[in-house]
Amino acid sequence: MLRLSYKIKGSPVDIRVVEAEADLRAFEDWISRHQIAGFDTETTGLNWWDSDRGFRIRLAQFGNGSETWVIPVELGHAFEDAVRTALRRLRWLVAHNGTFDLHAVEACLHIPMEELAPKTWDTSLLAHLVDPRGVKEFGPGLKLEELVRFYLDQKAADEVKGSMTAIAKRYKTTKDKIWALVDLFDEEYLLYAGMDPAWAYRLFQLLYKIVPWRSKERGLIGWEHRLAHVTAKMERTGYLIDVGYAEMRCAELSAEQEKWETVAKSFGVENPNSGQQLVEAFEALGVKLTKRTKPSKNHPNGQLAMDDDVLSGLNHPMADAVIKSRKAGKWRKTWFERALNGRDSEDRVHASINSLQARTSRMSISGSIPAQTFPSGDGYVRHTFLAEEGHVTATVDFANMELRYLAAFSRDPTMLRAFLNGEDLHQITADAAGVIRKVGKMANFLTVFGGGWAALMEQANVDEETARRVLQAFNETYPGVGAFGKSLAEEAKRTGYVWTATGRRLPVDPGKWFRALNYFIQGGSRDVTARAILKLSEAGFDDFMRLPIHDELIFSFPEKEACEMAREAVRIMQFPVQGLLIPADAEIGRRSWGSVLELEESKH
DNA sequence: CATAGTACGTA
DNA sequence: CGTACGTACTATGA
Repeated sequence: MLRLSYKIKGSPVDIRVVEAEADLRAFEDWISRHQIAGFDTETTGLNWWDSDRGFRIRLAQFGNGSETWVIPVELGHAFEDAVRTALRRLRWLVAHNGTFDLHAVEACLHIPMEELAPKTWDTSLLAHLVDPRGVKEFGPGLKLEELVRFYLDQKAADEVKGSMTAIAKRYKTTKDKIWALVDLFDEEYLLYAGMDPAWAYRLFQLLYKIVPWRSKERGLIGWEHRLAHVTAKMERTGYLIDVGYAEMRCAELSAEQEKWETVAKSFGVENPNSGQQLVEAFEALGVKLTKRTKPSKNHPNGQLAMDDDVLSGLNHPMADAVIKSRKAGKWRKTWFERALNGRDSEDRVHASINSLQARTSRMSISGSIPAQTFPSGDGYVRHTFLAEEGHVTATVDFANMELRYLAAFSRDPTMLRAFLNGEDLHQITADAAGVIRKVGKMANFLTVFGGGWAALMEQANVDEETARRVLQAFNETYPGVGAFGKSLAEEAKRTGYVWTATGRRLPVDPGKWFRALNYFIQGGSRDVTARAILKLSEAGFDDFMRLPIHDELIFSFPEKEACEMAREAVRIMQFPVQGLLIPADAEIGRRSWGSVLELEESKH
């Protein structure tokens, strides 16, 4: 048995590394004497869905704040068995982003997630309930290393951050390749691995105590853990892709990109993605560029903007070619190649669903299916994603969720009445200001976002006077909204926080009090969707849910029962807040997700 | 290799 | 007083 040691702010952590089968007895003994342990795995990569193509667990680590164990799973059955036994025997597990480890354990050690998830505490969820801000927002952050730095030991965090990079350098490889290559008993690697359960355990002890009392009382800790488990099941199921379709689009976009790059080159632009080159090229042509980007630290006056808006305004063949080539390249890589490259041996792709991510608590989806950013106008991208054989795609989305949520909590009589009577809210706003519906709609959303006349002017392309008039009309039409926003802003100013209706505490940046209303709405609306996901799971919809997209859920339903199941999903999802129903609507397409967007009656 | 900055897709 | 994300890319400094 190899022993290493480390100190967290002076208090020692003993790391025991099992080297041979004979060492396992002592590990088993330690496990039998403990009810709860920090847990982590080191794997060959992040692609847990590829256990049939080389993905494996290399180390599994257990421990508490002062003593940890590193088990070299890679050495064979005896070690795997010991880890399995430990996982089953412990009453509680504590892990940071435990979803990943549970996927890995399920794929490689064959313990179903369903067995371990109910007894796993995830420190990333607790950290978010304490403070959802990332480091860039001057918060503690949510990554393990960031939390260690903020709550436990700054020096240790720097070492943790640097260690895998340093090891990679020593092996003359890159950070993403080192995980599979590093020697199993490399001491630096073992130290890095051995400390993980200790960090998680200590963070758990610390964070649990400081989750706001109100959040605890409302049951948010358990709620978030159950939700994370359901979204983990969606990740596991994955999404079947139409490989032929995606490959066809890739080829088409490649050709498109090449064609327009040639045109750009004929005007002397080597790289259409280089703003510098474009500015030079246009200035050489005598084009006057005026639009500048936002001032920033290194560019106090901003830089010359080269976005599609500027380029299309130039009405020049080179600008046109740049727009088209940039777009073709980005779309191919972001939507189609990502899906193709991320697919498993059964042509399924597995998104990374972070069930509690944004500072308002909204979920995020990243990885092979960045679904929350799929172009929504038509099925161009979404045709890549297929319901199961014999199934069809159904989507159920909440109608006007955020505005209804605002109406319900602000109690503004006009806005409430509009929703209760099924009147057209955007038209009401438009009529009050004497503008077209589109501008009325913009004003409504702008309010949800906390915007003012300047933003409306920019977005709606109207003059200042009109923009001011529209917002004034909004305020006069819905006085309750203004009063509600003001009271939230004042509370934020006084306390630094806005509390959502579900008992979540969201920090508001000093001086940005106007954001409080948006945080209340966005955070509260997210919880309406979260509630729907949990209720659907309880009703047996786990295998049919594919992805959550803020106010919409995507399903794969057996074709024959699709209508009935969609109706049931709608019934489960729609939910009254403060007495006002947030209705949900279902759309049923054919096999591809894209087909839903091409239904004749589709709202999309 | 990491960070800042630009741009663009969504709710 | 325009919210919240993820991804691709360039430029720059180490």
